[in-house]
Parts: sequence; structure tokens; C-alpha cells
Amino acid sequence: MYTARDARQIARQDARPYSHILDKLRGAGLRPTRQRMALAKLLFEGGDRHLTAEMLHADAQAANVRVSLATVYNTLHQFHRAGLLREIVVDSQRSYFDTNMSDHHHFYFDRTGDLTDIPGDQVAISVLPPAPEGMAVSRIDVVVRVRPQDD
Amino acid sequence: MYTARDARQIARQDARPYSHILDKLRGAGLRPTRQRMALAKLLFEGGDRHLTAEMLHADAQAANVRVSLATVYNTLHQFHRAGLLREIVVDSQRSYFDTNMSDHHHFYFDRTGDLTDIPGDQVAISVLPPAPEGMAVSRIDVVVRVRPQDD
DNA sequence: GTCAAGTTTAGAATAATTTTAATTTAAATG
DNA sequence: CATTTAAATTAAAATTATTCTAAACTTGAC
Repeated sequence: MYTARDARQIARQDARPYSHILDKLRGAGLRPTRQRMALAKLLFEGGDRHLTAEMLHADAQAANVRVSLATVYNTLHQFHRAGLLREIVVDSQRSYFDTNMSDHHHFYFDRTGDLTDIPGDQVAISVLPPAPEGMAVSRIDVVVRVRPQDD
Repeated sequence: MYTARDARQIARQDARPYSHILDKLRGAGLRPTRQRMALAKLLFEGGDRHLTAEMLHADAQAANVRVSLATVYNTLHQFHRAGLLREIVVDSQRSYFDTNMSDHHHFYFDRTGDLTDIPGDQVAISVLPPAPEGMAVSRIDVVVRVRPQDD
């Protein structure tokens, strides 16, 4: 399936190749190095994604981008600090990064470890305690854990 | 500070030493071994706690209970499987276990990594999407991340 | 008591991540 | 453009949390 909207998006990207990625890095005060550009392209041109360092590293290899695992880790953390990525904690032992920065939550499939987005407007919290003295709420994470019905 | 309620509780424990702990293990189909009894006492007689394997191991040492770290890990997982503990995922890299099994949520202090309970009745979710096809919701975790106001 | 099954343990192994120290690259400056 | 410098990249070693292994104990049933 391929819509007119897709065509417009592809055309736009062809017209000014990678300039949006470049702007993203510049805006975050990060030097647009070869590796960062390549990783940013992989991360941000594929729609919303949830991935680990290993996964991004594999993606890079597959795309013939030679980049060390250490750099993938560095880059993910820098992007996170710069506000380009969100870190999702659902699995101790593995860090997931989310390219979807909009307000949203997650389904977590206990069995498989998969993760899918729940748009922000599909969750509403109507009662919440005040933040502890001197503290401000920086974010509310809702994780809806699901598993096969027959279990 | 030491209240009449504390006195009653201590008296009750003295009266039937560890029988509630014993029952807990028996009820879960776990043999009441020396190590499991000791760890269960540390876990369940100190009110609601959030702890890692390392923390419980240190507690045990401090209480002069000689138990290996491997056993602490085994025991935490067995208790978890048996429904005596809840696992909380807030920090990739470290697994926390929660002795509070009642319906509740958490404040997470980003800066320090601390964790405190939010009683279940202080959070209400009024809108929620249906679970994905063929899946059932097993739990909803709400983590309210907070940090110092001036940040 | 004896025995089988379940537990515990020290220590080795693993997996994810971080650190180190040397090398390379990007950008600022002359 | 050549030079310099600060930042980024890297391979490899180190670290951390956790799991595995295989041998040595316990526990509960008979």
C-alpha cells in the first residue's frame, strides 16, 4: 500500500536530502558526524520505533554503515539527553529507546517482550496524587501489560 | 517511637514465632528451608519495601544470615512466581522487587533512583484502549517520574 | 535411618553496558 | 587552504547485574 501522502513525503526528502536530519543534530548542539548522521537517518526516517542499542547496531550493519557498538550506545544516550529520543523502561536488563516523542503510552507483551504505542489521547488519568514536597512531575508512564487471553 | 500497636504486633509474633511466614511458604508450595525462611522474614516483616537482590543480600549479611547471592536471586524469582512479590521495572539495569502486593503505583525519583508507593485509590485511569486482539490486560503500571522543582 | 528430589553454593559464564586510551575527524583559526 | 584543537570514534578491556553449572547439602517421605 502506497498513498499520495507517502509520495509527498518521499518527494520532500528527495528534494532536500537529509537537511531535516542535519537540522535536528545542529539544533541539539551535536556535530553532524558521519556516524551520527547515519544513525539519525536510521532512527528517524522509519516512523515510530522502539529499539535497543544492539538492534540499531544490526540495522546499521544491514545498511552498510560501519559504526561501532560503543558509538551506538554513545549516540543513543546523546540523542536521549538532547531530547530526540525517549527511553522506555519495561525490561530490566535491556534499554529501549523510542523515536516517538509525542505524548503516548505503551502496551507491553509480557510473553514476547514486544512493545507497541498507545496514542496519548487513548489514556486519561483522572485522579493523581500531588507530587512529593519540592518535586515536580516530569513524566507519567503508563505501561499496560498484556498476555494471551488463555493463560 | 513505640506504640501500643507495635507492642501487640511484637507480642503476636512472639506468640507464634514465624508461623505466618511458614504458612506463606507452604501456601506457595515452597519448602521452608533455613535460607528461604530467613529471607522471607527480612522481606515481609519490615513493612512495604522495594529492593534489589544486592540490597536483600546485604540485609541478610547484616542480620547474620549466611546466604549466597545466587540463592537470593533464586528466592526472589521463586517468590515472584509464587505471587508473594511484585517486580517493578523503573531502572533498566537493576531489578526491584516490591513486597507490597496490593493495587498501587509508584513515584520514581529520577535523580536518586528512589521509589515510593502511591496507594491504588490515589490513581484513577478513566480512559484506556481495548487490549490488542486475543490479549488480556494482566496489569497496568503507572510510574510518576518526579524531580526537584528547580531543574 | 535411607533415599530421591529439591536446595544451596562457589565459582565460572554470559549479556548489556561503560570505560580507556589511542586514533581520527570536524570545525575554528590563521 | 593548512594548522590546530577539541570532540568523536574505536577496539579492546573492564564492569555490573544476573544466570548457569555441577558438586555438596537438606528436606520430607517411607
